[in-house]
Amino acid sequence: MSEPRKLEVLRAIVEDYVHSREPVGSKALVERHHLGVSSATIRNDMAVLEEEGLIAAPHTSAGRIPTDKGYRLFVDRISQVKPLSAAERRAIHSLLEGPDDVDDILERTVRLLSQLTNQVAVVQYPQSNRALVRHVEFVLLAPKQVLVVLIADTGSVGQKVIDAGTDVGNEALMLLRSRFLGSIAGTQLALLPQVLPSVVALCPPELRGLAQTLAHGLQALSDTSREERILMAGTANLARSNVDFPLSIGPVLEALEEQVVMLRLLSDMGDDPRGVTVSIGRENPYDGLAEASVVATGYGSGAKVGILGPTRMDYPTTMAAVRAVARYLSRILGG
Amino acid sequence: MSEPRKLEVLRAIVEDYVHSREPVGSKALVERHHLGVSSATIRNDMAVLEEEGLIAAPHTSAGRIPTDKGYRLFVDRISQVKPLSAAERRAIHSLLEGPDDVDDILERTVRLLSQLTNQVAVVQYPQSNRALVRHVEFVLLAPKQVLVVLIADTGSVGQKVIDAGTDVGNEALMLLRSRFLGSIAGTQLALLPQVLPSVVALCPPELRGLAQTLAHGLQALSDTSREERILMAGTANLARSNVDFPLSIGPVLEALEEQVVMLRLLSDMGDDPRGVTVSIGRENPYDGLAEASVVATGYGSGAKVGILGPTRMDYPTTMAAVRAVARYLSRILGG
DNA sequence: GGTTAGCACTTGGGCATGTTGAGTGCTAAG
DNA sequence: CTTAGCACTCAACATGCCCAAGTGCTAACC
Repeated sequence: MSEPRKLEVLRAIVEDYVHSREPVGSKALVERHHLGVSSATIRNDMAVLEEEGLIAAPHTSAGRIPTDKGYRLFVDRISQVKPLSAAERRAIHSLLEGPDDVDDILERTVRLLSQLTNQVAVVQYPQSNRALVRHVEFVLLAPKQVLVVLIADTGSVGQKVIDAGTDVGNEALMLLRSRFLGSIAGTQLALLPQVLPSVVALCPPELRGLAQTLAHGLQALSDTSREERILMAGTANLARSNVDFPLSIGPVLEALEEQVVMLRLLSDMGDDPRGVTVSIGRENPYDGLAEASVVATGYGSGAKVGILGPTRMDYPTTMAAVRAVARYLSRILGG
Repeated sequence: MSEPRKLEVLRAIVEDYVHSREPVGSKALVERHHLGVSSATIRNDMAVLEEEGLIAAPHTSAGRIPTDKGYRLFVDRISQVKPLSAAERRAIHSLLEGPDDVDDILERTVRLLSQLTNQVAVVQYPQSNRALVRHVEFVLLAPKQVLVVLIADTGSVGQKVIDAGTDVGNEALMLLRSRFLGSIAGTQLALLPQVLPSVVALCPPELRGLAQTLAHGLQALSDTSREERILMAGTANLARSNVDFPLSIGPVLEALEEQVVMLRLLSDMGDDPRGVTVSIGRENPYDGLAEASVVATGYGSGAKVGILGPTRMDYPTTMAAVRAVARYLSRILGG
């Protein structure tokens, strides 16, 4: 049998199945797609495809459905990203308007993406590895409590309440503030651990304890600002798309709630510079997502955007949406 | 028939149904609860209860299940909050430890509450109506972009990037900062709209435009800091508790994702000062929650904590958990 | 009057059985 | 390599049956 036709059959099966949610049989195939051959021929091809583990039959006399491996081949070799519709393009464009606030933009992005794809959309906060310290603020909340604020030039703000252990004077705090500020303004957040100790060392001895505590706070802030957070939207789509198909939604919700899981998932996916990356079904490192696929890509300088949905999803369209959104995001945030 | 026994029967029905998830019949009732009467008598009582709309039969020859109204009566007149187990008490206590960071505490609270109740837990950020301005910071991000940071004495930090429209000098910004700071430090956030205009008016004419823009930003921040946000956890519990009971999970997820909906829901619930408030099934103002109940209460100075779950839930235990968590939360945050 | 036993009646769920139709695999011919 | 034809399989659906659980009612009982 011809190799190209085999792929064509796989493509047809995937497309039909994604569309109808039902196992697709040889006869229906030849009717819907004008392949120039008869159903018997298709049957033979399908037998081969099944042999190769690309499709499977739920039971003896049912149609075939694609396996994870089948989707994989479909995504890698067959599907070409569909162009977006004008309306979709317009929706994305309208993202460009409005305030430049990072939180705002990400929130709208993730909403848009979930509506565009009808899946759960996920976006990782921009990594601030290269972010520079813009400002430091210490605020006395209570005699022993100091609010430490760290502002990066990216506009991201980190805050943390720390317990000084002993009473803190406001003047001392102001003094330390200008010391710290003078020494670390303009420094990369990532370099703080190396810089901070010397700042502490240069402080007057009587303030060194406090300085040490504050330095710890700052460092923790730079850590958590790099420990990326995740924003998501569209979890209700999970319920919708599985209304008559029991993808067990519980484990997926669990995974989504564990930011750590999602972060690992996204960063494990590598960053194919040419386009979006897809992780299908059991390819996912997390068991709860065995029936789910993740479509993601990088934006800006290293963070990820993507969606999560059932393995049975419209990959070409979804991939196009993710890619387009990521591009616009990069543009807006000046990645 | 005796009024007390009627209530007793309702209580028994609710408890059994919550436990077994199955309609409960007269015979099973007399066996499980040692009411001193026969099943025939119970049948008579049940007929009355049904007449009053407190219970209903899914079909002619099935047991009865409580209606929303039945749950309502159960909650209002019958159930007494169960004491928490030692383990639960311990879990809540351990909340007391750890950093005093508001975000941290709320996050752990909401996780704990969702685990305690096996429901979706929701917590509203503390209302900062009475919060005072602690600090103001303007940071120049780009020639025309200013990051406005507003820090309240509660430790909550608001930030916002604003577009100045025209190039901004750093010196001017610093000047304005000290002006603003001097005028509004210690002011209630809620009073900012009244105070800010006079600050702007007192600025040198050439800076007035910028001052106006900054004032707008600050006011927006105080608004959004009062426009309460919501934190939640345990959405996966929705899927779990309905594994064999089709509460349509989709609309509920939608509601949860719309912070506005949840905020209205919580604030509409009023604040019974004696304890927790319960909103059952169709009592909820939002249609998607017609099969769900919300158990919530206030903490600190006016914000709400609570859970959301299927109407068929263990109200006494849940109410106890919510109440206990709210109390500890009040204590920690010094409400 | 409230309570109870007894009984006829309803009905969903389980089960065994039959039927249908979509779909496959194989074989033999083109 | 393709195709027509055919026997075979099996989920899904339907039908009929029975059973158990549960109800409502009536008449007797305390």
